Amino acid sequence: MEASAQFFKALSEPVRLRLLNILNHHGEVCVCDLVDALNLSQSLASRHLAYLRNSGLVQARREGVWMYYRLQGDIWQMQWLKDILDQLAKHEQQLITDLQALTELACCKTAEI
Amino acid sequence: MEASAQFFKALSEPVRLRLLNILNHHGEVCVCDLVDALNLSQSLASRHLAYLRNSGLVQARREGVWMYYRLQGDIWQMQWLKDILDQLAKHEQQLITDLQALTELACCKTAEI
DNA sequence: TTACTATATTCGCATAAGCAGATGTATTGA
DNA sequence: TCAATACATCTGCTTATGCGAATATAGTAA
Repeated sequence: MEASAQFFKALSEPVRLRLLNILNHHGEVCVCDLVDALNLSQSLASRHLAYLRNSGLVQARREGVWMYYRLQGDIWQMQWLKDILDQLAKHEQQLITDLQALTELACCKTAEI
Repeated sequence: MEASAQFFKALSEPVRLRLLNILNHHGEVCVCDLVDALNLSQSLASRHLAYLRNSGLVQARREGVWMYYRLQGDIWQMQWLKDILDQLAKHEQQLITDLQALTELACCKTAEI
């Protein structure tokens, strides 16, 4: 019960929804791209990513200097999560804008994997 | 964006998930039944119901002394909510127990509508 | 009016969570 | 070994949220 509640708590913050939305559409994304695309401070992004990690919704992988984040595929709520994010992306202009911003980055590492 | 986050925040608390689960299965339920079925203090139930009201997930109707709560059907996330609650009710023993407890009440008003 | 029941709200307090800014750590390359 | 880059974490502070207990309100009935 607590774990289910924690799952929704992880979704209860606009910045985290935006981060998850990006990861849902782009598989694996490095922190610097998330920071640039969403125009977040590095600290803010890192803290929310840590929260999502601790909540079990994302996993991180280091490659050299960069940390790549992706959705954690092993959780049983994953199908909801994807459905929810897909639906949200239709309703929330911010999420659409974020996705465009990511693809327009001159940066960075995400495209080079 | 804030509204979407608020929707999930409303789902991020075990007691609220339990209340919503009951309402999902029993249409309209009075507060006294919710208190009895979930074994909550009156104050705790009332406060969480107020939270759900303010978040737009439930609506209340007064009938004499009793207040009947039901899911608020007008929100666009309603189908998720029902799907989520249905799925949760398969995974969370607590939710199953709660539903049984409600049907076993000698009380109250819910059955008399 | 008074008393009773059902429900809502307030109070006082503890903990969680949010943020910006500063600092720490790991990796790479010179 | 030193500097630069990419992240992570800590600090200090503010606000939100959770709880039990107490109190307030609304409806009903005598």
